[in-house]
Amino acid sequence: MSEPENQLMNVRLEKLQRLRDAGIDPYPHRYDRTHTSKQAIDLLDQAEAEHEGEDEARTESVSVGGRIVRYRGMGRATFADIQDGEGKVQMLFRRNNLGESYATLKDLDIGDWMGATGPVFRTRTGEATVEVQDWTLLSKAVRGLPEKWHGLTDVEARFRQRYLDLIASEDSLRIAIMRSRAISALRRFMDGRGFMEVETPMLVQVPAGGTARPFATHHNALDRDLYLRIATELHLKQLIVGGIEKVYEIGRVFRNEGVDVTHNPEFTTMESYEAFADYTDVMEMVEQMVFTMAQDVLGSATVEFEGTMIDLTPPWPRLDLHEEIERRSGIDFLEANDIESLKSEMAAIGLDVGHQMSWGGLLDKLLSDTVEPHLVQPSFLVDYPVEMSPLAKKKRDDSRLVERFEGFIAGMEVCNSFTELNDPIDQRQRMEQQEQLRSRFEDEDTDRLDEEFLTAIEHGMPPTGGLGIGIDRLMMVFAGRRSIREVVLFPQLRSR
RNA sequence: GGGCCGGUAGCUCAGUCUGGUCAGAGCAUCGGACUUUUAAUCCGAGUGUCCUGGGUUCGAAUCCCAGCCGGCUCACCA
Repeated sequence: MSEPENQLMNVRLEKLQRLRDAGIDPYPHRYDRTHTSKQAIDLLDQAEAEHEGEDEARTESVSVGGRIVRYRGMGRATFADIQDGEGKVQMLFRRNNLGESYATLKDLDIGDWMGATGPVFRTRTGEATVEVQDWTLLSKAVRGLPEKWHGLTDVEARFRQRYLDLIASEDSLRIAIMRSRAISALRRFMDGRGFMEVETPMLVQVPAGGTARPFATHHNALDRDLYLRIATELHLKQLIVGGIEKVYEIGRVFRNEGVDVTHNPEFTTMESYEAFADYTDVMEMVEQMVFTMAQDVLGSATVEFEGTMIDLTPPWPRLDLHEEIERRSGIDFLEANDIESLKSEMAAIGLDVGHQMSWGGLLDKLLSDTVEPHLVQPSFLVDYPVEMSPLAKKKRDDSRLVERFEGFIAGMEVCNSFTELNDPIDQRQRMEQQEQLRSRFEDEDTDRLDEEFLTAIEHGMPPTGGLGIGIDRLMMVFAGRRSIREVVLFPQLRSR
């Protein structure tokens, strides 16, 4: 620790000792709070409404508690603002009211937690204020808070020491609360539709159900390599096989890939599977889900994202993937149906196709570069080529395509859904193709063959509509933030 | 991994181009004044591995080289 930092802490440690010497417990076990800051202020509003016209309305005595975030000593009177989970409220300490204990205030600092008791009144500048008759130290802080005006701007510190960010930035706290409420709303929505929430393993033997590089670990007692799951998909479908007809999981998945503004190595998804449904049913569910969540959490179906108003009201347009790609790039992927022709057509419009890639990999890049950025208002891209979608069921009338859609908002993919492939013979072939692709394109991720999953669906899986929705990205939309780190409390920082 | 930008007091930053009163400001801290302030105000004080290590120079926060850390961005990655 640097010398001045040490000095600042020593000053506080000395105050701590003085308080102890004066018989004050700086870390009491509990406090009887009667009102939050907001409740105290509301109480005054109410008192004023009841005694309209009278001067100096005063409430009954309340006890509030919180952290000192501002401190204005004025001789024989002192103002302090305390902040609790619902906001801030001002305290007025007067020597006339406090006697001996007024002098002890000098050993308090910004950052300390305190409780205060007294009536609420309004100062002449109009601020609801607790006129303190009695106060209690609740916790002495021995380190100081960030600068009061600019707050904490160092990005790394904001995320590594999120608690400081939450103290200093109302916006950060607001986003954290919003996320929690959104997930509650999501749960209510799913439960309301008769879905059952489950938990499936995070440690898996085969990291399947998506295309991603997994985190590897090792179980000592079993002497076995295990992976952190990259998706919840295959276990949830096994529950569909088991007869749980509507099932979902909200949970963390892990991908050992790049860290950037829209990617965190661990992120939260909600996957759901519904027997007897197909992807058109899921589309309807997704737009209702997002709309309902927005209404619940934001009180509105409209959010502002970087200056653009985004309207989440259903229905969202269904855009045919094949048509959209052709419209944006001029490329017809059903014609350019081999690697060389697709690659040359992409190169012709200036896309970088230098890396060795499969046909599906190329098409994915084409989609990301030419179509996705245009999908600012919520929309669904519908019907993907079979090569990109090893877990989706082929279209009824075109075996080159599968019944799959992805939902986009603000140019970001937020969900992915299929009519699930339940033909075990077809599924085995598709997984085998994925394994072949991986050996052929070493740089490229593919899905993996999971024998336990294949065994499960060989026992009979009903027609099923499945969904995976990226909660973090949806929260970015709700929060109007372009960085995933703004909506994850403790994001992974750039890898070393 | 590439490119660009950055790292100076606990926090927010100026100073670097043009080397030498450049170790600075505000907040915070400490002492003092003040009984309705709210970025309180006023008077006074202390505070540094100028990211690290080399180099150039009489002299480096400043210039050069290497490294570390961070941000943005491109690539990669659904």
